[in-house]
Amino acid sequence: MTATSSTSSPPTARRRRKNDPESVRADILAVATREFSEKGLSGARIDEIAEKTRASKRMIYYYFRDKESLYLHTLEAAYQKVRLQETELELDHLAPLEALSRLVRFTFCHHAKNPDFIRLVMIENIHHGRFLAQSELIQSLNAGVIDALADVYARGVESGCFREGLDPRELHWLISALSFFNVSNQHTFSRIFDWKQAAPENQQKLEDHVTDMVMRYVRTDEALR
Amino acid sequence: MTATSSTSSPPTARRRRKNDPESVRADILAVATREFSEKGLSGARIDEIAEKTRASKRMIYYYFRDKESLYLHTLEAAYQKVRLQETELELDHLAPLEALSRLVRFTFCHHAKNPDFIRLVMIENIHHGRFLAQSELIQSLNAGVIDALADVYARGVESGCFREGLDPRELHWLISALSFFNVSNQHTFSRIFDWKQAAPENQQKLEDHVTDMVMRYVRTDEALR
DNA sequence: GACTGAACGTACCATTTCGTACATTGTTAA
DNA sequence: TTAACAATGTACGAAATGGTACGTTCAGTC
Repeated sequence: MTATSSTSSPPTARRRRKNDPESVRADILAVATREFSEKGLSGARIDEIAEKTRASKRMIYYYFRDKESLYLHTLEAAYQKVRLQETELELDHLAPLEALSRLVRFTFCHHAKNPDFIRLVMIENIHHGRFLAQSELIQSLNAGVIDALADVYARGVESGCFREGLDPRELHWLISALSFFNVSNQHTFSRIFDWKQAAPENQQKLEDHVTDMVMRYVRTDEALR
Repeated sequence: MTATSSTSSPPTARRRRKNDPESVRADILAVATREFSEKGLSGARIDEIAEKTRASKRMIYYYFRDKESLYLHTLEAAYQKVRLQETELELDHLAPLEALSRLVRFTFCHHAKNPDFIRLVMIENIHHGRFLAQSELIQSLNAGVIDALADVYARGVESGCFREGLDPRELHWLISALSFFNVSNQHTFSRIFDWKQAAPENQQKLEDHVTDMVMRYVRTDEALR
């Protein structure tokens, strides 16, 4: 999350000391992430977070002022972590069809591997995005996502394999929807339709469906081969 | 929600009476639906539900035992209401292409018009579908949805306008994903990408995208006209 | 070595919140 | 009419919960 890793690792630069505030802060944030993503803002308990932390309740208020502020920091940290992972993806050297297909698969898998993040976003939506609205940080983080997709799409249109007239933002919406739902509604969907959605073979099926669906939507008929 | 309508309407059959338990029950359920869908299971307050009801807190416990049981009844009532609305849709007399397109548009609009239901499902997923699992009622309600889609799909395959090999359940998953996300993530998506997703013209765009996307995915190339 | 501010522990307080005890009124069947 | 039971109002209890007062220890500075 921050500079020093999770446990009481040796302080980066200066001489060692017993107090390790950065590590304490990071530890609180890690525990808070688990608790909030599991139980929501109102469901999570400060006392329980305190218990699961190496620190005490006093420290939570010392570093994060109050419960809502802690929640906001949790949300910001989650977005930061996720957007950081997304920069790993390098699409520039790939042909448009390959690049888009890869982008979709990456998004799908990425969401699947980060249920905590998805749940925090769900919870934030339950709160009408009220906390996200307070964060300039998160707003600024997300421009890049659309840019990468816009670039791939523009290249595809130019080379004739993607059809014209699509808005990258709306395209991103479609990809997000399919990838997000896979995590967000896994429990109800599995239970209602008696279908082990989380099973690897079904996850693979869904990933293929989603990718295929997006590709069919974007590419021209000529590109159908 | 139940037989008698919301306010103190005349009791259906027998002679009139001052006590109107069915109406009280329905009123509590209606208020609870608003409160739970707005604030979640842990966020909703029994005292607040009681205040907003014509009845008192005592009545809530009289009819619904405890908070979790009230929540479960709320969830069940929501599913019942929604599945009831869905039966309005009559697809049998339509050609497969028309029927599927109509089904998708209906699902999209239906979700958009029932945000309370969507939010309850989100909340239930936050709880890992733990309450839904307790309800035999909800399980039984949902078979029909897949059946209707399976029928349309089978007719489409037979008439050559739909390609073979798709699973109706997975198809339903894709349609649900796109329709659900439109409501569930409206707040965060709008805020992050500075896009008024709820605006009528954008809702229309998304409905068209979603419908078009599903149709392109299902139909054969020959059906492209 | 004394001083200062940051980092931290313990105990506690005020409210909130779920749930219930108890008393009362309405309704129906005999 | 009245016994019996369903429906409802009022007041309260006990635990949980967010937040704080107050005191102590650590680490760098003069």
